[in-house]
Amino acid sequence: MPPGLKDVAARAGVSIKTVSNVVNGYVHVAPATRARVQAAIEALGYVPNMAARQLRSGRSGVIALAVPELQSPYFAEVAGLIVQAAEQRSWTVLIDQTDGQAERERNLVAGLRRHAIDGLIFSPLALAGEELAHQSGTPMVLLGERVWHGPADHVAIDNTAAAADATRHLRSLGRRRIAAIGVQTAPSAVTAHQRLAGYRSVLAEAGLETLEMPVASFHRADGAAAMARLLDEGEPPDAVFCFNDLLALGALRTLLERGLSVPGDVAVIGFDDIEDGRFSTPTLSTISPDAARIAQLAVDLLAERLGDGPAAVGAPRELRVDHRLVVRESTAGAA
Amino acid sequence: MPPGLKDVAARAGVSIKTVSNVVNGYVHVAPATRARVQAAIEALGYVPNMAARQLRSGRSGVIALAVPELQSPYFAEVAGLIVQAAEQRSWTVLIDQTDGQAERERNLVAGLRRHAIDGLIFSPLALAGEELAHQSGTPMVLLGERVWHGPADHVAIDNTAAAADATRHLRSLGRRRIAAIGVQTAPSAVTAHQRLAGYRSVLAEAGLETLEMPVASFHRADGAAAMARLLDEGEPPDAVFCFNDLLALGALRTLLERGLSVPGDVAVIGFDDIEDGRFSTPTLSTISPDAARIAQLAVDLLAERLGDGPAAVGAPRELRVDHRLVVRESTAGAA
DNA sequence: CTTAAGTACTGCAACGTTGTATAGTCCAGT
DNA sequence: ACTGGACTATACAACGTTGCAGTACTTAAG
Repeated sequence: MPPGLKDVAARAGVSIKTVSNVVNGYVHVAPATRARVQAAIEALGYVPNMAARQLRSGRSGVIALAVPELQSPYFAEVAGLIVQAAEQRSWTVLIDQTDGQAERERNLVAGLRRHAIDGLIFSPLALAGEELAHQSGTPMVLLGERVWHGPADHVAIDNTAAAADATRHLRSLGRRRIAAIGVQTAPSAVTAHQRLAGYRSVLAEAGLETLEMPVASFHRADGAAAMARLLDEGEPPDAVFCFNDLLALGALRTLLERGLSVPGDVAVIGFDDIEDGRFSTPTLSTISPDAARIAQLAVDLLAERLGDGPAAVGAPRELRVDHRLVVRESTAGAA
Repeated sequence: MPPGLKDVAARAGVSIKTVSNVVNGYVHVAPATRARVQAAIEALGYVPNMAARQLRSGRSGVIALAVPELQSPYFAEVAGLIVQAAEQRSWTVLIDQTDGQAERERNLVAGLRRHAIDGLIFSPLALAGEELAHQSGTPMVLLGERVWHGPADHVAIDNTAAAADATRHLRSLGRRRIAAIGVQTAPSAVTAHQRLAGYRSVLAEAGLETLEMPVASFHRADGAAAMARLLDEGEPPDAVFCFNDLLALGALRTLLERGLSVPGDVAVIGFDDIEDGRFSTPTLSTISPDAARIAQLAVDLLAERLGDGPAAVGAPRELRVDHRLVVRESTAGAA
């Protein structure tokens, strides 16, 4: 029903291939012919059929972005930025939600969509290490974790150093009983492990006890529940490092609900710098990863792999992105 | 490079079509043959080429969801729910961010992606009324607004009634100086107009003055700025109805920053019931649209249009989805 | 005047898949 | 033994596009 090259060709009185040439900007087309073809295209409202193009070229112009969940503001932000970065290359982004399910993540790495996408930007949650190595031929860029030196490109901040920065900041306020909310034992929870390592290193250095609260996932409710446990069991902390901002906002809620003052009684710092934390009361201190740069680098890396240049086949690259400590009200006061 | 039916056929010693039949679950294939083909498929890691399928069938199995921005929690939530609903029909969802730019929205409605997608679920921001009528042949379901009785299906809550509910709730607390934050004058800002109408109707009924604050967009910063203006100019309100939760959270921030008590001095209610509002301090009263149902209905409606049934060609349908008032701390106390 | 190079355009094949048409085999019911 | 039907499998064409090869004409160079 929609017009194809054939219809345009008939209307303009030229061959199909000439229309194709016009559409693709081939140089050797007489201006008069070009104009006639253009007119026919406009008149019929011709739009190239991507399926046919892809069938011929093997390229779809679509890349997939796989994230655990869009509801999480950090991933929503990264997704938005990646869509923008991909747009510059006129790529379309297909967003896959894994919900952190290992099965889904495995499918993606195994190339479930191999024919539909040219490349994959993947923020793994349930998979780690060697499981990410089962490559499918589709270029893949990993996001967020430093992975065992695997076969894939990889963009991340230095989680451990950033966590250490956050913890050190709490120390610098004179706090001595510093808790961590966000511990996870699953071997695939690389983010949690790395941030925990940073936290531990600073406390060890200062000769302080650690106070580690596990969570099932990284949502507000988990942070609120963990904080409640922390307050119910034994001596309360005077500072909390939450492994992401959602946990921190949950913890904040519990603290305020119980009439504690933040940062007066307890200082709170998060991780990710989501917008919520800039408008909460108190506003939330946090580690701010350079999300725009992460998105840009991920797309650039994929572009290199997809290009015809020499970089298309080089060894996997690991790119480090900067982070910075953002001090806001939740840690601004004295003890 | 990846194997096709041809390769599987060669390995299994059958015709291409037989492999196709096995893949598509055609009944009349001998068990032995089927097994042999299956084995070959496993061995080669065959995956159907979607481009070729689409080229044959005209169907891509992909629907597009166009929203203003993923960063907004409400849209992120709806997007997540639509992805889930689409999954039940094994559809893939392509998410388009319009950033509220009219040009992009026009392109979508005009069928920019016509060959890549089977249908479109569209939450318009810059376009309204007749501009949405330029249909492209791709089935479209509109989200969120009651649109001029256009040619497209449409799922929405009753914005005006919901806004009236919110305003009436503030009235029921005995508040008399009730402001509205979120007014927009652009003719395409249908949401803002409808919510304003609901607000006005209740105040008119009660014989109270309206106090209307315009905003550029519906983000936290806009809410914070509008609230600041409200407090700086003349007599402050004792209640505020914000046209979405982000505005409300911004307003909340400004109020608390200035030492006002919520709801003591000023009661605040929002709209959308995003998760943030359940963990803010105070927690945020709001209008909760049944987002899961919106998502489900939108996908179902699209499925009907795409199916072969009689509903595929009927007149456009307008579906109303329920909403409810959720009272939380930000309006819970007495004046 | 011939040759070579460049320009303008066309035809054919192929990408991987599936619908239609077809052909052979086997069995049950006449 | 003969017909009709169900079962199993195959060949061919077509979806819309583009790479490649090729034709015909024009111009510049030798």
